[in-house]
Amino acid sequence: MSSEQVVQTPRRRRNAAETRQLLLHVARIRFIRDGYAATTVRDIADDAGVNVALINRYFTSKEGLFEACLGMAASDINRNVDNITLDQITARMANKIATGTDEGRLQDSLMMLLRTSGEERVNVMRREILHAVSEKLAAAAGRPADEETLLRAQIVLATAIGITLLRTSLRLAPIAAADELDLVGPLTDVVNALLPH
Amino acid sequence: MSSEQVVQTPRRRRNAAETRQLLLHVARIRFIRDGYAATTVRDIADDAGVNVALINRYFTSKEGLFEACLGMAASDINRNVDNITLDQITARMANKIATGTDEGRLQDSLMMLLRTSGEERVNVMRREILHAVSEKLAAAAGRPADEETLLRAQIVLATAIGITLLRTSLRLAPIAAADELDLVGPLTDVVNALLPH
DNA sequence: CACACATGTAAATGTTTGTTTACTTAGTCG
DNA sequence: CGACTAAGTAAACAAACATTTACATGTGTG
Repeated sequence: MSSEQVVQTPRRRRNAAETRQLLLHVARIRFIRDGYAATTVRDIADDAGVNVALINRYFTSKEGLFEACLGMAASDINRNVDNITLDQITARMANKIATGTDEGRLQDSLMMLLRTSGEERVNVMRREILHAVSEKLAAAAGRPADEETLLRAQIVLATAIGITLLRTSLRLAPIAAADELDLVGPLTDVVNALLPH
Repeated sequence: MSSEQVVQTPRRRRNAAETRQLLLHVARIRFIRDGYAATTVRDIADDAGVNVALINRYFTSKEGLFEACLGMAASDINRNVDNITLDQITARMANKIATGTDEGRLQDSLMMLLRTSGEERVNVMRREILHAVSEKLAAAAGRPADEETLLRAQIVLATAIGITLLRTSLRLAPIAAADELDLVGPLTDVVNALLPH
């Protein structure tokens, strides 16, 4: 507290935590866009502007970095479906699918969940995350959490994933260009049809 | 009885067309399951039990083999949505998603469409195929092919893709274990909600 | 200030990759 | 039969890969 510090990104030239976060950030983008196998550690290091060896220093391996990115996606998704109500599902889906607020975009986290490194541990993680999400969607329906309700909740989830995929990865027109207003109508129809009050 | 009968593979010892088809078959499985980058040409050659060089002989390159697989998927999908009627969509979706008749499984062709080699030409192909499919679904709705109808048809397509993804790639319970009968109800609700008569 | 350690880098490691080359073998036909 | 060609193989190729090693340097602390 003796000397004044810049509060926002003091841009210290050497900062482990900051570099770690930077690697996470750029790796996430690559993994989402290109997948695990098609992304090289040199791609990531170059994007971050740091040396390749730092990936192994901070994340042990490429695989470790990938799992860290998956963890980020998991918390992001959980934050968005936690304590959600049935009425909020449609609006939040349309909003989060359509609008990207730069950081922590829910659609990106959904796409991250579709990526795999091939490691079975990663596949188990992905299944657990998605299962938790579908249970929360089923709970929002306010009905007994039987298999039928869970199945219908997972079809809602499948729709969200499918739309996000057609939009971000395939860029299929016209759904890729649809905005929040265009989506909220059809999505309301789907959710009401699958999880009626 | 010392007569040994090797009825197993009546495959002629040397047959270019047959070997080409075999490579296509095993490559398709690998590309769908592991993706383009994670699949090596040696994996494919070993699965087929032939030499690696034959891939380049028959398909010019790994990329060429991938595009051939994509072409297979395209015809398979087109065959299944051609001249489809609104009433058939739900039944066919439930049937094709749930039951796998070994060869030419529509769900596998859908998953193939989600794979990319990174080549832009491939991405253009994928977009064209999916756009044709959504136009045929919109036509089945029997309504003027306006943007709104096309958008809703693409959401139907997105649902099919999402369900297939959760089932085959992620193996998420319980949707992964749902049979035709379990799916036809919810799917009817979705299609009726999106493309009403 | 000077030392020590955390932070970062350059270069080399041994595999694995897709592709090409040179060669062998099976099938066909005069 | 005997050779000619199509079909298939083994080995070699350079490039790209993830990871490790040895070294350099910035930064906080005594």
